[in-house]
Amino acid sequence: MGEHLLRCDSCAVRHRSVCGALTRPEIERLNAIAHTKNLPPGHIILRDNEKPGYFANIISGVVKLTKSLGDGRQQIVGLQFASDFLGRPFRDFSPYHAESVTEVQLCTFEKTQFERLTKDFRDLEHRLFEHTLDELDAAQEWMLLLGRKSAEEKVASFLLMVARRMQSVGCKHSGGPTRFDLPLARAEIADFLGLTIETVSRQFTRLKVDKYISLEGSRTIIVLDMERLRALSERSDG
Amino acid sequence: MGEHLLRCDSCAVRHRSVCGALTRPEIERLNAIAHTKNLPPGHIILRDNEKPGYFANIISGVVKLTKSLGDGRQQIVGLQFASDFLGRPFRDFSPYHAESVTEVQLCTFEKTQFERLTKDFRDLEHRLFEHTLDELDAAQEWMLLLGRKSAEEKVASFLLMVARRMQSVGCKHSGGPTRFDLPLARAEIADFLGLTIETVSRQFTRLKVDKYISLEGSRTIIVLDMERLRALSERSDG
DNA sequence: CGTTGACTTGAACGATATCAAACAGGGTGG
DNA sequence: CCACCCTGTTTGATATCGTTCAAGTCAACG
Repeated sequence: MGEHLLRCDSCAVRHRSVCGALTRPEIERLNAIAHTKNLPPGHIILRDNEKPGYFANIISGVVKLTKSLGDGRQQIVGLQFASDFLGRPFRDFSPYHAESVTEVQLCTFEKTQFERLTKDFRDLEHRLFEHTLDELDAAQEWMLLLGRKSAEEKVASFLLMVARRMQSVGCKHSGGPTRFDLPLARAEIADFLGLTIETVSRQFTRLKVDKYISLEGSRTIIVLDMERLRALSERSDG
Repeated sequence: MGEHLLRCDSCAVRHRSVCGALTRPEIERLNAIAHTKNLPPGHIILRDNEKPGYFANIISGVVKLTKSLGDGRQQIVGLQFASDFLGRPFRDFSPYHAESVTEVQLCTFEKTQFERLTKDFRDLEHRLFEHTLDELDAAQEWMLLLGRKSAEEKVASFLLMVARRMQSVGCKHSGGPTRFDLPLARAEIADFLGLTIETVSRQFTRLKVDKYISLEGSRTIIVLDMERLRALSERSDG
């Protein structure tokens, strides 16, 4: 049984995603209900307070989760990268709005079919649980940032976080300068850090002037000294 | 089997806590490893980044979860009330500092014994999962507050949250004024809202002057119009 | 009573927001 | 190819909200 090759076998995030827990026969059943989907930037994946139609693994790209107040103020409450799981299992309504910020490739699972599988495969549910714990850790870390860090520390923390998550696999940033592209526009960074666009922009030029980073265009960041940036991200002096 | 009465049978939070999922034989095994513990206010339950010795259900009282920066700035990342579960399952190190803020009664379970039970009782793990999802919802809701709300909205939101969670069972606050005691001191409220003590204090007197609330001493709150306070908690105008 | 700790109030300051304008890059149509 | 616009970004001037620092109040307690 199951000698033939599955799409999953060549999946870039196979072992890092929630699928990593599954045995061969299990992955075959999951494979049977999976559909890949390609989305352009700005595509709405889930609407706040609506019933989601499907769950998904992110194969590539970046998705933002946002919440808003009645008057339009917005806050990004989560950023999801390749191998992250999208959607709240065991919840009927989405607690946030989810939207692609780059081109995104998803591996989707119809909601009720997927939920049946989580019942059958205990490891799958456990893996979802682990993922949720990671999300909770990230959220609480961000609460500390939002509540207690200065604008400069916020931006520094943001750059470190993105640097860490964008390289994910090829993480060889010991010592020398590290280059990467920001997936978010200034307005989105502001919504993530609880700041305004202008403040974010000013902090970038400040970091540039103080030789923490250098910029190519407005999206490409070169971190000149990761360790110095890390120090800045937690203390006003540094 | 299991005809005799267990401590769990008279437990005030029996059905609301993670134990609610368990069958009679299961609850007996859990009962066998449970120990109740009474703590005074200010008792440290878990230290950030240390191995926890036990998990616990909160039977009564309030526990705060905090994270801090190197220089002493602090942020409360979670408030736990009766029936909440304390401790991160499947994690070796505590991601936060946990401390009682009132007198607290806990029902504790030794870590490895409890983890064995979660393996045996699938519903128990599922229930823990559900609890974690609730915590995540709360955390993301709070991110919106920390990043985007004004001091006034923050304090109003805080009062609503406490009012909701303190009454828990007897929630009959339709219409008339609602009275309750704050479990937190001003300094702790400040750490929860990402503000300073002084700002919190000023907002309380503002709410008092504007007839949203009335105070008895500094800890007892009377919300004069719940609906008006709710409107205030989400919009600057109101 | 005097002391202590938690809370409130006041005045001045500063970080970030707000409002406004200039700038840069990329695409389009002439 | 250039003029134009569109959108995102940067920069500048000013305003505001919340912080900081400093007193002052109040209740509990020895």
